[in-house]
Amino acid sequence: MAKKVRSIQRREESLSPDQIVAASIELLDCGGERGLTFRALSERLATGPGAIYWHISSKSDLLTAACDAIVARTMSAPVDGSTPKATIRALALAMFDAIDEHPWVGSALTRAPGQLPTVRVLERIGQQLRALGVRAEEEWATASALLSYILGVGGQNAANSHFAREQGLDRSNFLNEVSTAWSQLDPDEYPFTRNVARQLRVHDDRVDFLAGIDLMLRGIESAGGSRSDSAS
Amino acid sequence: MAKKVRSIQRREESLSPDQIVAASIELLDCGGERGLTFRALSERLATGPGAIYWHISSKSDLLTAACDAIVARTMSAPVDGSTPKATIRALALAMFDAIDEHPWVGSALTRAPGQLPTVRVLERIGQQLRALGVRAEEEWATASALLSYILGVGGQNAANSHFAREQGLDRSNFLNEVSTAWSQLDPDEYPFTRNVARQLRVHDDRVDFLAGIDLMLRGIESAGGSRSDSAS
DNA sequence: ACCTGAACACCGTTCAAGT
DNA sequence: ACCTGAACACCGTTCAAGT
Repeated sequence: MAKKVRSIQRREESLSPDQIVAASIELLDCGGERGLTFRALSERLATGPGAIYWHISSKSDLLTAACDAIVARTMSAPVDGSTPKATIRALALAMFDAIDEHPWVGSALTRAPGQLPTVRVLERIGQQLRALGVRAEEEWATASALLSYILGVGGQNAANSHFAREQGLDRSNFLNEVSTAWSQLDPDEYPFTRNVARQLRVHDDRVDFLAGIDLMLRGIESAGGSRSDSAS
Repeated sequence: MAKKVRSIQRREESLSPDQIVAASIELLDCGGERGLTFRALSERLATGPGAIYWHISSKSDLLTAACDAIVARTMSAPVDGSTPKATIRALALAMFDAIDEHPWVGSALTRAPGQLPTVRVLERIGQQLRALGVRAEEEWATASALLSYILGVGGQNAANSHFAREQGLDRSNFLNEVSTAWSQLDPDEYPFTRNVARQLRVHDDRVDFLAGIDLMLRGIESAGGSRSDSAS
């Protein structure tokens, strides 16, 4: 109160990292990775490009921060936790959906290995692996395999959206084009891919993603390390 | 023969796509993704930047072509094929090693979804899944899961190298830094990651990669679709 | 048919100068 | 402490003009 007068119009609304990240997410959501530009960003924040550098140190840091905002939100949301397996499935699906909604997160995740965003995912999955009874020596390899799969699918999803956007198609049109290209491959060299092209056309990304997770969960179970399949 | 005289010094060494791809690979190998530049490339090929556009249509096409050259070489090399499982392991390891040697391939693969390079991998893996007796309806989802895992690990590897290069460390030094960062995380929020930080320091990427492949192979087996585990 | 190289329309980043 | 905005050192891509 006593200080009200002393702070002479000191603009209370000085730029904050949170504002910058929020504006970046908007730009990324509507323009993809190419949409995030220091000039577009500074225009949206009504400043100059240099101002942003007072708060963040590089574009790649900014991208990681934006990615982390999404991942943090996603990994802290409540999730079906009736069993460790169900929890892992739900966590994986939550990441899948987040990347589906913000495709740029898929590539940003891959580009910040070992950083906060991936650690959030690793941690939550790892805790469930413990609850599943995975042996201590295998914890890292197992968690890391699940994480790599999630990042791999996420990266593919991001790339699909990016490709589709660049050619002005929507995603399912793009997958249709891939499917027809595959069905025209040489039958002697690419029998499997040709055959599977049909399945690609009618498939559901989300279902296939989950099938992969289930595959890995079955593999974990049959490794013989599981002692309890329900935690709490 | 009769035409020898008519072609008056027509420079036989006109630029070929193969030359361009070969030069691109050299640049990528020694400078990473940032090392591939139309100016650097045209200097190395002793022409102007515009000349390259006569043969290729964009930088992203060029990157995919370079990536495909590596993948084609890798997937056509002979491989231990005593059983379908052994073949899948060997194929996966071959990709792992190729990406280890050319880290930029890891990110290039992800950025060209459904294109030739990934199709080569998909095809060879898919053929082995048939030999394993995977049911037709599950062929696509299974092959796609394995592919995503391989791409995921590859992308992480590429990112690790990229990160390490940017900070002037070698890769194992970089992993050490990640490990110490992890061991300093908050014990209440990140118990799993903290604990696993030790394992990260002494781990072997290749071994962990293979553990993930084996996990998925076990999952495929226990799915009940396998009828024969040796093909020829 | 193939190449040249200047020019265009951008980038991320820096930094003196301001308040 | 925080912001401004011009300037720097690059990019990928195009295109008239050459051979």
